[in-house]
Amino acid sequence: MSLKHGILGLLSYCSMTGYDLTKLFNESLKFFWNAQTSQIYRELDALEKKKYVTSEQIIQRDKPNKRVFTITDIGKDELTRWLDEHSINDSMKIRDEMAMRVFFGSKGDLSKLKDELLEYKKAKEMFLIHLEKAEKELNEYEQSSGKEGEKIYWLMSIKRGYISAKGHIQWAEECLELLKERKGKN
Amino acid sequence: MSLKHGILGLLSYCSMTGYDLTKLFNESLKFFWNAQTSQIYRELDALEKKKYVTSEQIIQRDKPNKRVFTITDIGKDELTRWLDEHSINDSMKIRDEMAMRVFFGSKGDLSKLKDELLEYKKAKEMFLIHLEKAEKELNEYEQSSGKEGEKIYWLMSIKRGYISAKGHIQWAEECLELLKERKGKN
DNA sequence: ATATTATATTCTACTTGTAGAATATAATAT
DNA sequence: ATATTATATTCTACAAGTAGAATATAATAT
Repeated sequence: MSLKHGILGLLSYCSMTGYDLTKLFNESLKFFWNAQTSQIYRELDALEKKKYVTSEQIIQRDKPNKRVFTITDIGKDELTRWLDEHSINDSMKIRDEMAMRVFFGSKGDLSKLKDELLEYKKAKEMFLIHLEKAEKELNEYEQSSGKEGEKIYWLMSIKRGYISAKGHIQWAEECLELLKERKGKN
Repeated sequence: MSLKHGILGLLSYCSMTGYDLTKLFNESLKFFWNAQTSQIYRELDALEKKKYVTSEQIIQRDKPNKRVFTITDIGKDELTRWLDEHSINDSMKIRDEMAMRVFFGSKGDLSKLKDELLEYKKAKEMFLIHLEKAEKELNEYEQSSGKEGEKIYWLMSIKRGYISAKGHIQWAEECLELLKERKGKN
């Protein structure tokens, strides 16, 4: 649904190879979007077919050759269109596997569920730490590059990450509290 | 990833038709999972091929005929296996379109973004109201049916819905506050 | 020499989700 | 009579995600 626009968005900052795009993706969008390397390259091919990007092969002597992708005007229009003509319904679509898992908690093993909740909480705490690091790097990057205009938006998405993760941590704690008394199965 | 297990879970409560399953889905799992009717029927066919469910045709005179689906022992095993042998990585996979949209906010129209955030906030408030209704119905249902053992788990997923939605509302408010001074484009 | 790391892209096979139209039957409401 | 609603399922076509293996080149480290 949105990986396409994520890629267009990153390319709107500057032209780059699939390899660099993947790295940048993993330092930024990865916080709220999942994608395999292969998916990114495949999407780049699809975007090129649609004339949203162009690519240019660069011959290198010291490293393998590479293809540099550049967003076109049509691609920029598509990015803007996606931002401006969006339906709120799409943003409301949720797929929350963890919620489904606890919903059917009675069908599984109680102690395993407790373990999972604890692990989940720890994973979210790790996520928070990564996010804090990203926020610091963002501040440094923002000062050295000409991207001051982006900062407020990047901060908004980081803020969203914080609120979600903290909420999930709180939720896991409350669940563990609820399950504290329970022992054995179901 | 999980619709399959959502269907197995619902069928583990009792056998039913695709039609009733869809209705039940829309009153329960819909709060944290999205699925088209056609997807549910397709998944039911797939589950039958895998012997996770069986189906029996019921001839009706007053209504169209129907197929009643029943979970098998293999299906119950699969549900339990999914619950007990799960990787935390899968639960950490996020796809948060709204976060991506604000991330690239500079590429769109500022006033449209503000409108969207307001609309988003309202939609989440509506979601909260639906969730409260579902919680009340759950309490009534729980007393009339023999499903007291499920209640704690259902509450845990409802609680998760509350925390997420409230977090998102707070986030939207903070974003609107941040954008308050800004006028015009970018 | 050998192994590892970084760079850079491609490939295959499969699963899942999106979106909504189409098809039917029969009861109920106007 | 006619329209609407509830019941019940099927179909098509496409888009996107999952998962990881495979292929290459060249620098650097041991």
